[in-house]
This record gives sequence, C-alpha cells and structure tokens, in this order.
Amino acid sequence: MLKHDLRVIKTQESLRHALLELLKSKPLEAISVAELCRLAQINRGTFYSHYKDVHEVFKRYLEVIVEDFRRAYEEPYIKTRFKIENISASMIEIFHHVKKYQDFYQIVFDQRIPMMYYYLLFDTVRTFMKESLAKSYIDATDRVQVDYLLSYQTNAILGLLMEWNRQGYMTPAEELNKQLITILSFNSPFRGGDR
Amino acid sequence: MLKHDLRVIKTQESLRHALLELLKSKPLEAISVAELCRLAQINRGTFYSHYKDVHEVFKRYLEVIVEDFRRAYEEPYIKTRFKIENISASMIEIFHHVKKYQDFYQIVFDQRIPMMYYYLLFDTVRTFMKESLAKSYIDATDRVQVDYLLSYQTNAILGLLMEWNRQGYMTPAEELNKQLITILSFNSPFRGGDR
DNA sequence: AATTTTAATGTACACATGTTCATTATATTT
DNA sequence: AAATATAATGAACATGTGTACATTAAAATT
Repeated sequence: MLKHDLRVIKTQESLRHALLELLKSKPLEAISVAELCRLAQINRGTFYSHYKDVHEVFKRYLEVIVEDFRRAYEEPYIKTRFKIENISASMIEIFHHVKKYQDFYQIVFDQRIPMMYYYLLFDTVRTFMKESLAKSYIDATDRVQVDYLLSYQTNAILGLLMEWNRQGYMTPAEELNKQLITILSFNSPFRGGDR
Repeated sequence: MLKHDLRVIKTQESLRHALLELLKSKPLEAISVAELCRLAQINRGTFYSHYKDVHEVFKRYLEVIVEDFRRAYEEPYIKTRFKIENISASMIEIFHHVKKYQDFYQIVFDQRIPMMYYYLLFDTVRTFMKESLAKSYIDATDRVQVDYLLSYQTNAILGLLMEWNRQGYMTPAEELNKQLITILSFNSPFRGGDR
C-alpha cells in the first residue's frame, strides 16, 4: 500500500469522510466497520488492509489535530521563558485548542472510549512539560525523579480539561486559564490549616 | 433476577471465576462473551440477562476493590488532620492499595481499556479530596472554583499512579510517597528561573 | 501506448454478538 | 409436599468480525 497511490488516498479519504458523517448521528462506539464501509462504499476487506478497527480511523484523525495543538503550544513557549507570570501564554493556547476541537475532545474523554486517545494527549503535553522543565528546573533532578514530577504536572493539567469537558465547556477559556494561575500560585493546596 | 436467588449467585460467581481464570492467560480485551460462557458453563443468553458485556463483569469486581481502597483511605484520614506533614499518612495508603491490586490496576491503565475504569478511580479519589478540602480550604472557595481545583489535584495523584504503572511498579511505595511530599513542598514547580 | 505492479473487489468461512422465545430446571412460597 | 414463580437453557436468526484468496481494476513505470 504505497502512501502516494491515488487509490490509497481515495480509500482513506472516503473512510475518514464517512466516519465524520456517522459521528454526527451516533457515538464512536456504535459505529461498526461494516456500516462505515457501506457508507464509504469501500470493500470491507480493503478496510482491514488499512486499519485494524474503527478506532484507528479516528486515531489517525486525532493525530492531525494533536499536531495542530503542538504548533499552537510551541509558538508562545518559544518567545517567553516558562515562569508563572507568563505560563498563561502557553496554557491559554491549550485551552483554546481544546475548545476549538471540542467535538473531538468530547469523544476522547468519553467513558466508553479506550485510554489510547488519552495517552496520546498525555504524551504530547508531557513532552512540552519536559522541555519547559529542562530549562528551569535542572537542579530539581535529584530531589524528585523527573518522571514522576512530569506525570504529576501533566496529568494535573489534563484534570482541568476533564473537568472542563464534564461541565460541557461552559467555562470560558480565559476563566480556565485564570483558575490555573490561581492554583499554581498556591504554595500547596494541601498546606492548609497552618498558614 | 432476584439478587438473593441461589441460582443468580451461582451464575455470577461462575462468571467472575471464569474471568479471573482467563485473565491469567490473555488480556481483558481478548476475552469474548462466548469464551467466558463456555468456561463458566453458563448459557450465553443467561450472561446477557446479567451483564451488558465482558467489561461489566470486570467492573463489578473492580468496584469491590475500590471499596477496599475507600476503607484503606478513610482510616488514616480520620485520625489526622490534612496537612502536608501528615499527607503521607493518607497517600501512602493509596500507594499500598494500588500495589496490592497491581494486577488489576495494570488492566485499568491499559491503552486498550475504556476510560470507565479510570473514571471510577478518579471519582473515588476525588470524593476523598473533596472531604479533605472542605475542612482546610473553605476560604479558597471564591479564589478558584472548587471543582477545577479538585480535578486538578485528583488527576495529579492519578498521574503518579500512571507513571508508577508505566515503570512496572518498580519504585517502592515508600519512595513514591516521598516523591509526592517533595512535589507538594515545592512552592510551584513552574515558578523556576526567578528564585 | 503497452506493460507491469499492486490496490480494490467479491466471495467464502468460522466464529462472535445481541436478541427472542418456547421449554426446562430449580428456587421460593404456600 | 405441592404449587408457584422465575432463572437457566437451547435453538434460531440477523448482523458483525477478521481472515484468505482468486479475480478485477486502476494506478505507476517503461
């Protein structure tokens, strides 16, 4: 299956288009390979020579979206150093990105959907966190294992996105960003009682 | 299907037993309803009158495990106030619990498994976080929306568990707890560069 | 334009899914 | 112990899954 073969491109585009069409009327989990192929007018055998299952079609699309996110994130990060004062600049990009592709992230965070999409997002955000950390926190390396710190911080951000999703994206992105700044400016939310 | 009917109990126990048996040799995603019923010697039609799919059998079991976690968590929390000095007491219980049921949490965190299990764990931890927060951080209510703070903190902890899982639970629970204490004692991991 | 390469199709197969319903077996209730 | 209630079974059916392979169609190459 040569990537540039016109037949291959046509097949994959038909399937992607059909998937987006079906997603308008039913959840991803309810879409079968058979139904997708019927709508796309693609032989089911052909489908299996391109994808393992319906999820893989969606995943390919999500990868494009996440790539868009990567660009959105990198931009402000490059021009500002990663301090709490301007973390706003990098994170607001995340929030705007998720809002932009709200329909997709609703699927990613769905109860019935496999964790793979979550991990895709997680790994992307974590890579950025790592780059940020490397520049400003080299001295922390021996105090905490960097891996744990990174996963802690990354997943914390994803926790905000999950909550945003659960609330139907009602909170404005700017407000969400403000929440994050406030949380980060706490010494530690757990240090209560003795301050 | 009356819960106390001996036939019902026997059916459900057979299925649970068969599931645990099959899990020894293959991943959850590879277990079909048909195979499970064959091993449990239960009619497939009977299966569907109890469960929607294989995941529901596992989920019922996980709920028992999470209930065990609830007890483990509540114990130290009740006797100590929730300060950073003794957060260790509550969190170490989480780590010990996850370690104890390592085989199950490996499944929960698996790429192929639906998010539902993650949310089950998330909601449980979040409930405890909420109780902790209510006592020591009432004044924070208007600074950040409590929902976002809770989801941030809860998911951060789950981030540690995910990392632990990814590293095959090699880190000792005590070490993990020490990592957490260290992370929490940072003013903010993002405030670097200007301290 | 003719040739070669290879993607797509059609068909078949064994097995899984989810549902229905009459029949049988086994609890619970009287 | 007999009567009643209901859970479990078995069979059937339409549909979906994943794979295999010979055939056809449409690309790329010469």
